[in-house]
Amino acid sequence: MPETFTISELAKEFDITTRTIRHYEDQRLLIPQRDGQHRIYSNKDRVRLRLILRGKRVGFSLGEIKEIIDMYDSPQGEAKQTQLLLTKIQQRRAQLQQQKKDIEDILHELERIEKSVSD
Amino acid sequence: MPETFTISELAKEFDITTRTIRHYEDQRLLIPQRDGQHRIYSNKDRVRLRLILRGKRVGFSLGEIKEIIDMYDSPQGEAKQTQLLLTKIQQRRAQLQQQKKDIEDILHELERIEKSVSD
DNA sequence: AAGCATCTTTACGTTTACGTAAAAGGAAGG
DNA sequence: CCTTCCTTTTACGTAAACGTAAAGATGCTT
Repeated sequence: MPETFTISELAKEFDITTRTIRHYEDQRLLIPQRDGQHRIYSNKDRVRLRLILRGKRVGFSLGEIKEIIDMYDSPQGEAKQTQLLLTKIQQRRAQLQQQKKDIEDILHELERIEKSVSD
Repeated sequence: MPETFTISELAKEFDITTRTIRHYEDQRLLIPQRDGQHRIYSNKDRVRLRLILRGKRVGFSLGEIKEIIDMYDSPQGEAKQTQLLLTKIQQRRAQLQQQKKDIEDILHELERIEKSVSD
């Protein structure tokens, strides 16, 4: 596994366009190093990209994903910020649990339809 | 529980605008009866609306939601249509299970952050 | 040197899911 | 009758998430 990547390598690996990756950078979700003019992605950037795509699959907006991702790099010292972070985590958790329940409900519905059809 | 509803009653109940409900009708996700000029929603319509909003919460587009909802009212006779329907159900199921896994992964990540913060 | 591949920035275009304003039609109450 | 409220249709506006040229820089290769 190399430890740096070009934009097209990542694009191919995750099956997205380079335009998409640059767009995530425009939105400050990804901030790769530069080799002169060219972008150069670290393995950490690659992990972030994976997180972004995971967030997208569950229906989060890029703004929401940025909020979640930023939790990783949040200040580990100031008490007030910590409280705010914990609150946000709780909100996200509640939302995710609602989504999980929604998904389970839909899965049950699909099961019902499947059974009623194969009769 | 009344058995019919006005558009604003449903809007208030589900905390959405009437514009949103009419938009769902434009996209053929909802087709209420009419009392002359006015829309009149049955309890079945109300259930459909609930399904629509559930689909939205998990990140489906209105088009995708329509596909899923239409599975309910799918032809219960033609064999070929049935096969196609079963295939679609399988695809949706796979997608939903991936989403469920994504959500569980994010929940775990949030847990990790929470612990590392409260140390 | 010329061509090709890959990178860059800039910028207008497109789709989805509504928001928002305009104009008009009942129906109910004072 | 007039106002107010709720409804309707029509239609332009908008934010998000990219798509899609266009035009130029850089390096490799033949």
